[in-house]
Amino acid sequence: MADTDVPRRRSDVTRASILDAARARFAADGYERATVRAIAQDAGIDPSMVMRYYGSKEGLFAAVIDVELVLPDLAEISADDVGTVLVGHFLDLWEHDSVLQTLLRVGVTNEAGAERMRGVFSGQILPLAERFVATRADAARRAALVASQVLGMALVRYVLRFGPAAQMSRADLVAWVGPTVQRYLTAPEP
Amino acid sequence: MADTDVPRRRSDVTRASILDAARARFAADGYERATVRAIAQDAGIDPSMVMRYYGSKEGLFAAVIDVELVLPDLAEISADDVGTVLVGHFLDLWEHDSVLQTLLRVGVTNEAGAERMRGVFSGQILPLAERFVATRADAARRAALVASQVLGMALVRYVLRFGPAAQMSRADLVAWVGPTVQRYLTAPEP
DNA sequence: ACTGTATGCCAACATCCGTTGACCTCTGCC
DNA sequence: GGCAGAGGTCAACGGATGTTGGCATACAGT
Repeated sequence: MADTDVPRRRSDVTRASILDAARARFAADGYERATVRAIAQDAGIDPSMVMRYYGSKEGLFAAVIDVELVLPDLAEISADDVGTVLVGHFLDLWEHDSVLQTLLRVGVTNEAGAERMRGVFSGQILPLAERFVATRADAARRAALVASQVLGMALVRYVLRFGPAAQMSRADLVAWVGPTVQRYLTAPEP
Repeated sequence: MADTDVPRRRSDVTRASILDAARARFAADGYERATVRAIAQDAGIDPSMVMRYYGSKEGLFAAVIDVELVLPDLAEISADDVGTVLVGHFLDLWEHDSVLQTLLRVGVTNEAGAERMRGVFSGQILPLAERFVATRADAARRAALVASQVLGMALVRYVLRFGPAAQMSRADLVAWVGPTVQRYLTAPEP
């Protein structure tokens, strides 16, 4: 087997360190307050390098949010505990990958971020809901409800940092929120 | 009855128009992108007036979020339908008052906004939860869960504008989300 | 070894931001 | 009628931001 034959540029490590710094800054500060200069300083290079490699601040942001964001092996979840499994997976994802945090922080004031968030919704949660209900319209509603609960949880726990929400144990969270998601996906329409 | 005896300054209408414009801008754009200059232009006055009357951009923002935000007559809700009533009231509040939209858009990247949001949580949702459960710690958890669902709904419906979430009817929303809030407030601990 | 090119830094630009102070104008009071 | 003060405009400042072009250096291919 040959190694990947993408051109190994000498600047790859620089590009990567810029991207890493940008990920962290966008996730922590949102789009406006994450400045190109601060990102460059974090990456240990000159701001002009950001422009050379990513064209503009917008281009850099596009590169940051252009990652595969896939919930693991949804196909094999049994219909009986899809709620708790999904909540657990989502907590993992949130705590180990900054891209969701970035999208939430940015999507609230930036249309590109919101659009990407809608893409994640359509690509991940919607197909899941369609496996449990008959009509497409019903699935869309249920997926929206799941998204509302799951993103709301992330909002109060990780972004707004409401004390009680941040302190709840993972087990408590799964036990409380899991059944909600379960109901949104599998209960008959009210 | 005497009229209110607050000093009737000649500048009151200007002050009010600044505040109105600021409300709209902060709600639509968040803190960073809502510029003093744009607010002043909307209000039809010079940017320096904003500084004269509110001291600074931060002071203006503080004035915008310094409003009584009270969920109506919570004391008289029967324990059986607190969920649906609460969701209904919240939908009203969100659609007729921009301050919640402002707090959500700003609180995600601005600490003062987040702090105010936590204040609303502590002042409104927490006391409600304490009427339904015995211990303070349990009430805090349940209030956090309610906040997560209610703010999450607002997030996907009004801010991120997920299609299905934005198109759901008010009745559907209450029928789906009401029972969730009801369970968070009144169900036994899992 | 030479040379073209990629990599990186530096200095600067244009623009926007919040904020300030000088100046004018209108109003209400003695 | 004159005057003090409030209401309002204007131009400018200092700083930060995204972005650009020029220049030095280190590498890779011949």
